[in-house]
Amino acid sequence: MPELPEVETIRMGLGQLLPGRTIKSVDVDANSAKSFPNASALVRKYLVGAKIIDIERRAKVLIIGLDNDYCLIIHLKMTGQLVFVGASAKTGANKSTDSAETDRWGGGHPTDSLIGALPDRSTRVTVTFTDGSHLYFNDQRKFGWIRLIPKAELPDIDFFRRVGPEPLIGTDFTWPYFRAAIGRRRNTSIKAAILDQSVVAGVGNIYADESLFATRIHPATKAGQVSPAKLKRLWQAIPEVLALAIANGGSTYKNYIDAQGGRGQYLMKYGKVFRREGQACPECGGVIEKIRVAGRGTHFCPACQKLPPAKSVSKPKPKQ
DNA sequence: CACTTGACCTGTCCGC
DNA sequence: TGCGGACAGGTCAAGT
Repeated sequence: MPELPEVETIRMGLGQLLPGRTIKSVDVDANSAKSFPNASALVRKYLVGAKIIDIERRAKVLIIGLDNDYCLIIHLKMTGQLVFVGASAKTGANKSTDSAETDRWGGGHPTDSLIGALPDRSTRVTVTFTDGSHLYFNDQRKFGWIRLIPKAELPDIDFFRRVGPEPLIGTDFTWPYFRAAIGRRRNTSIKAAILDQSVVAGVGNIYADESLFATRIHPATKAGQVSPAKLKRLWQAIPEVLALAIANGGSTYKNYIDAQGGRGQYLMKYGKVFRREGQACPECGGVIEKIRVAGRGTHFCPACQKLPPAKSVSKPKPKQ
């Protein structure tokens, strides 16, 4: 489940590994055609012989810039991985022997690999460079995708037209902006509102739950019922949580690994509620619960994060 | 337009 | 042990 911090971690890793390399070939798995639509025609025309210039990120999308004014755009969705393997490296050599429970929380050394030899059953696309190194796009559930487009057309892609401001880059994610964007969504839950990529780019299920815990807001609170003080605190907490996650290599729960197969440490070190249902709240000692909000599994502490009181006693309570 | 739900996929886990 | 179903969650299309 790569969210902004995981994608940014991959971006930084690939930024150290890919620029300067020239593509020799690109192979798409026969049963994974949707992972890279129209690849066969595009590869011959624009990819073979192209050199990688840089790696950028917008929201949860990676943009691999080529020296021919085209770029590869990649969305990992839930289970996508991008793993670089050098020409002489043996994958799987340092595959972790930690228990599954440790894997789950991103334990072990950050450079321990979570993967075996590549390509494997989940490999959808393999990029081979002229120096013999490889970039593997693995995606168990095939929701992720790779596309090739001219750089000039990037702003025209539907995803980029819709997506909201970056919370960590630039000056668009201001308090007045956030207050207005949430205000437009006052009748939905605050969690649904911050998961909405047009409100803020890059927040997914993990960081939504952690940001709402950090601000003591019940995830099911109607967006319009969050007090201005708490909303402002949430506006501050989102970039703080995301930045701390980036500093810790993102979060590994199940599938996420970085560009060299390493895990993220954030959830184990700093995670408070996500996937900790039944455990004690680190702040108050109460029991963390899991409910369903905005169609997602949602984790929170019922003692720390209370719904605001109902407006009227004569109105029936909202159904749980 | 705001908002919700289902579809896209596959691997895993849980209950019978 | 096998088997069916629920679940995981990012985004878009289609629904209310």
